[in-house]
Amino acid sequence: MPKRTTIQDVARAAGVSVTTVSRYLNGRYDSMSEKTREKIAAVIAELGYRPNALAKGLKAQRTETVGAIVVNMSYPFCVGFLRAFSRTLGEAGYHLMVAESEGDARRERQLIESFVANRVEAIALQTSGDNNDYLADLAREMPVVLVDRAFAIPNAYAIGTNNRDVSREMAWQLFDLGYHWVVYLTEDARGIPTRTDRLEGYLEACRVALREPVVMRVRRGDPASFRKALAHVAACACKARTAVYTANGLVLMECYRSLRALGYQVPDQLGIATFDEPDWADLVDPPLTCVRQPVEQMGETAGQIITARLRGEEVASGILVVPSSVVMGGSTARD
Amino acid sequence: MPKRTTIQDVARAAGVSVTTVSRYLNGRYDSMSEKTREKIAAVIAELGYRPNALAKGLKAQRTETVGAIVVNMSYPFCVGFLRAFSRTLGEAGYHLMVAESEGDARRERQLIESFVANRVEAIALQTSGDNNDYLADLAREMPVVLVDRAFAIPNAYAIGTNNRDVSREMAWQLFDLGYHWVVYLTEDARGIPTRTDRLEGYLEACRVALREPVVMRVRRGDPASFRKALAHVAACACKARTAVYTANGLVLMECYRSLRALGYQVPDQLGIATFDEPDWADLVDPPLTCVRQPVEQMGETAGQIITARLRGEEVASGILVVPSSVVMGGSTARD
DNA sequence: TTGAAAGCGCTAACAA
DNA sequence: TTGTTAGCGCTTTCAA
Repeated sequence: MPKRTTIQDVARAAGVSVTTVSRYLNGRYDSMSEKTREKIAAVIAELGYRPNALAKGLKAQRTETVGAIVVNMSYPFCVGFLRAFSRTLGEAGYHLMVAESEGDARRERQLIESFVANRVEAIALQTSGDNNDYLADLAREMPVVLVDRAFAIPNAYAIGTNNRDVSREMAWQLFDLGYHWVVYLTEDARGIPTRTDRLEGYLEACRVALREPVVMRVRRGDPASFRKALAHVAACACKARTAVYTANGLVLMECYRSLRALGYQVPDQLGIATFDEPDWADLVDPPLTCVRQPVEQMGETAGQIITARLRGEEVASGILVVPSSVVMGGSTARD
Repeated sequence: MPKRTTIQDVARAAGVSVTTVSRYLNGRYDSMSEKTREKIAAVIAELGYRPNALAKGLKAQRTETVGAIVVNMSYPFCVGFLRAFSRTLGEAGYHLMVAESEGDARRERQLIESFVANRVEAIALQTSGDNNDYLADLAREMPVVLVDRAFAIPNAYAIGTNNRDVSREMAWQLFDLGYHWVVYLTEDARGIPTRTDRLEGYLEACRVALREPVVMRVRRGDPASFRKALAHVAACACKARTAVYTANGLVLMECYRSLRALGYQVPDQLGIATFDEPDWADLVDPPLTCVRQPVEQMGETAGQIITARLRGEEVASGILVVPSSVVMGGSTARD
């Protein structure tokens, strides 16, 4: 690699001091002769000079970079969030560093540390919940936004949806449509608030509707667990009108493959509903009944909180709930 | 923000020099007393010291960061690429900065410049094709990988698929299955090699099969353009067995919505095929015939080229073609 | 209107 | 085994 052009080189070539070049770079033209300005502009263009943001950041203690950690960039939730977040930050002149934790707390911790080392000015993350102490420390030094995880960390912000309420609402509506059994398919929920909340919402609805809850635990990537769950669904469907309700779009996707092969009449023999709204929700036949999360709004809000804070504004910390809504599709219907 | 702990603070508290602390930080324990090491470790833990990667990067001329610019993070191609790319780089200890160009050449240029200012050590991008001169300059200074765009830029790498060949193959197979008309739906292809290649492949197949090409231009987000295209499809379908072949998964998605409403018998009255393999390809009924791109492999290869180069290895530049394959689904069938 | 010089936090000769 | 010191490229204070 050839040595890069520096501000020194520019100053020398333009016959001025580095101070003057620095002033030029930062747009402080007010006290600078027209001639000097033009000369510097010409030299910069000629030399193809690119300022070193590292040096600038080191000196100015500002990197104009924000870090985001998501579980997995391919999850629709994460993509939607990241896009809105990235756009909002970009408009305010910030760059985004993205990393994936895969839900692993140790990896998450490493990623946060590496972001801190790179002096990101703020962090947004889908945390596992096992780094809350560390995040509490961090939140005193920089804006920390918890996404999709409603942990109460002092000085931090949390943005999530009303998982429990909307999940209760969905289950309730399914019962109301005349489904006697609503079989809830979820991954292991322990320690993951979004999952426990959705599950609890379902259980609450069962309690209120005086129905027996049927919860099947599945593991993504483990077809056997789905087969077992669907066998249970089949048993229910024999006895009475039954609906499957999956805890998120990824569980639904794996479920849906097997489900179709079984040849149920949807929505009459079997209703299908899910948390999350996959982008193929209205492409399958019948279109899916689902819970639509305001993902873009979450990303935008996270970005707004951060840019406001970095502008020096006070923003009250706490947990922000952006409500989801139930979207009724043809995959469920009244008896 | 309170002033951050520096290596100086650590050195002072541990009663050693900054050099020793620096050695400790970089794992050069070989010539360091057990006692010193422990002392430093203790002080670092106590002070919650986090090294400043900016200062390190400034001095060492290495940031261990790589930049990626994609058109849109929500496109399946981009997500798939980014994940594999990010994973490969992460394993080699590099961070990733991600940005979206939305296909705009000016914005792309700005993003590249900002990456350069931040001293990323390499760049991978889906370029618009309008910054090739600039990229050629850049490629002399750092590894530059063109993704999904086969421009021949000296010293740069390009990773793409055999768009034209596999598109010809797809169209050919459709004719072979007994579809008399194969209507090709594409967005405006001008200046975008992937699109022109796919279109040309289709046209070649028509030539060889002695069929009249039917190309309909659509614009995503413009339902009217799709209605018009599908009206043409309907006209063809009246006369003879017809298939729709869309130039990418996003075009298919918009197309599919309207298509279903029209109530064709798929695959008999109408065949459906597409470039790209949406994640819902096997969830709809019948499952889609499509062109599967080796997206993960592209991301991995891009990552490998970059890490190899940054390790100091020579990697011959040029255009790398990772072949796609036609996946036959139930949405097309023999007469 | 311009410049000299100190220093941001770190690394790596070189010296001891 | 450890320390002194000269920068990396930039901003900014103070002086001219």
